[in-house]
Amino acid sequence: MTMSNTGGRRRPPTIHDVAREAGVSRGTVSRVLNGGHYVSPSAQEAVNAAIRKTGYVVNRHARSLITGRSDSVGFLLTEPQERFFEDPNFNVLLRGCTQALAQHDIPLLLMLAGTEDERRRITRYITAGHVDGVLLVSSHSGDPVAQELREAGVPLVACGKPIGLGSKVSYVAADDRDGARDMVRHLLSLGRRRIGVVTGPLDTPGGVERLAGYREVLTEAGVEVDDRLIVSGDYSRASGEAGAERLLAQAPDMDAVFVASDLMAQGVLTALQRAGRRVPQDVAVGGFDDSPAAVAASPELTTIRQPWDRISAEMVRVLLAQIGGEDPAAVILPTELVKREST
Amino acid sequence: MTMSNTGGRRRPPTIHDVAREAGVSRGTVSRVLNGGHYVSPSAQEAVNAAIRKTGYVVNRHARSLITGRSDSVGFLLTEPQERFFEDPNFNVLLRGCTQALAQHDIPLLLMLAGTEDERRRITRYITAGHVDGVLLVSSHSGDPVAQELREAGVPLVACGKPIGLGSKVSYVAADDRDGARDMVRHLLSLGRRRIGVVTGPLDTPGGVERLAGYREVLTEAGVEVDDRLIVSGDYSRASGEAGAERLLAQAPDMDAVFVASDLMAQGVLTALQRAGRRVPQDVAVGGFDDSPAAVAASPELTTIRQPWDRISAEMVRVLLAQIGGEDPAAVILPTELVKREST
DNA sequence: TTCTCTACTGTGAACGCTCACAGAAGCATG
DNA sequence: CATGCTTCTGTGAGCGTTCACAGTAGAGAA
Repeated sequence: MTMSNTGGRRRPPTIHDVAREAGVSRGTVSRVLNGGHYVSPSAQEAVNAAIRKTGYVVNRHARSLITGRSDSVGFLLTEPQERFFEDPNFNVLLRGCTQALAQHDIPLLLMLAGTEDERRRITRYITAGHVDGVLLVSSHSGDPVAQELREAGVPLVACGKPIGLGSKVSYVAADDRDGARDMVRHLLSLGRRRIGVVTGPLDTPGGVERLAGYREVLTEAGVEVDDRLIVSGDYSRASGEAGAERLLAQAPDMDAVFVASDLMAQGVLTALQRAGRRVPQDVAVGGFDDSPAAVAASPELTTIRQPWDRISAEMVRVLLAQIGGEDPAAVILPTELVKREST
Repeated sequence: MTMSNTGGRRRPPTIHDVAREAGVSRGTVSRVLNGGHYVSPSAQEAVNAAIRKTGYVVNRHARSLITGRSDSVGFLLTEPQERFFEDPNFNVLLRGCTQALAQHDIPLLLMLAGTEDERRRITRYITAGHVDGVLLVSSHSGDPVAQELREAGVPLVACGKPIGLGSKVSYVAADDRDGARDMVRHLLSLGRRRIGVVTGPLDTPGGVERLAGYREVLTEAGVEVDDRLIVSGDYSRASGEAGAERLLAQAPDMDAVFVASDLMAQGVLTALQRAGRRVPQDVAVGGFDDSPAAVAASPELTTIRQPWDRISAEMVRVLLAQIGGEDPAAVILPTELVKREST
């Protein structure tokens, strides 16, 4: 019972093979591999040729064993509901991070910690040093995992501002408040004065900040902030529909509504149309996210674009910097108003 | 300039620490870690206690270095267009695989190989043994990567049947043909006889098989297969819309249409409604996938559910079996007809 | 010449683990 | 009592790297 050659896989060349081929020592090959300082041009070239010839690829396990680094990072999703997976933004984020890391030749480990059990297992895995850092994605923000990892000294970057974690943890976020301000200002500029809002969950930064932006702009413009015009949802389509119905009941004179996500805005459109209100003539509707849902809706949604591609790139940049020894940092990125048919 | 304790991260306990704590040797601890054979109950217990006490987690790099396995698998997406990322099924697949692997304590490495460059880099990475196997997801199927990896002896499981790779490569797929048969039979049972079809791309197994199922059932039922009732699309919404228009022009008496994806079916609905046909009264519409698009459509789509959760679970099962030395295998999973409003 | 400095190269010792092997202990068998 | 077998345990070697250190050679300065 030999397992010599299962499937034709043979032992890959080692640094030793390269050294022999190039006529130098292991040390010199290693130096070439790690930046090429203190290596003569001739040796440099001989080693590179030998690497090409042998098809050598460094054994990361051996390297990691001695360096203590793993040269990989985790993408951690701590979400009881797997809602994030249905969120199109999640895809962009995941893809963006993978690509940004690939440029540094760093693999991304996808980690899902839905249950308490998984959370424990993954925390152990991470704190044991199997990844150099963690990109954290969680919507609800009193996340114990973030706290634990931070205390264990694991480099960490969150997507969106984590509430109640102090300033010790890095994060990258879109400027929710400013985006909301843009949208509400836009609605005001259209002459609307009875502007409703369907917020996100108020235990998330997005929920809180977008509502704050709404309030600020109305106050600045001298428009009354009417509690009957404020309801909150949970980012789901159904909650948008329910929210709009409540708004219509509480404030029938509403002439615009700012909805804190495109998905909820779709629900709002449905409710408005059922109530016989025309969009945008009777009620203007503004969404948030610029997700595919925004163009799938009819009429197409005016919305706030979150710079997801830049968010992922920045998350990776900040994380790598932190792994490199820099201090935690917060990055806030600007949003953009995208005008379509619904306003 | 010491780097003793950056961020509070200290050197994790080794197998040696556990051995000392338990009063046994490294070897015994190792045996406990790897199944516990040839270990006395008392030693077993002492070691487990020591592991709990020290918080020991095995250093996978050290283990991998000697075993030659990496105890991780890659999830490889070879897609020039990043279309898959927009596909809701992709999420389910990715999540399912991650979770199924997590049960075996195996991390998933997400790999994107969009460009030729990335493809080369990743092939090198994989063939160097940095993952034990690969879950391959690519829609168009003459994929050179699959061929290369297979030749290098890397365990591999594809999602969907790869065309033209011989029987050497494992795959897991839904029974496209049978699903199509179910749908067409369903349409026949409603009394429809002029049943159109919008196929997927005919260089994909899904495209080919679903059309074959359509043909078979009509032939078996003694209903004429009319070429004017057959058009093909590319799974996009727009192509569904265009397809329906062609069908209406070529066969105005069409009373049903089987569409090879829900997204295309959405387009079909749009075109039908524009043409003044009522769904399902004038024309019944059947989709495929049971994606979120199916319930988002109005009327909600009757469709064929692909068992994505089982597909991912089976992919992982087959891959692990193959890593364990078993031969490649093909798994075909049954689909399910989901009746909604559109038929 | 001799010393020092710089640029480069080779070598042994880890890193933390598994594996093969040697041995010990217990028990039944010859 | 020796022998074999089974169950269990400890030990040394080695996986493929990097790192620290000890050289070597050549150039410039004393």
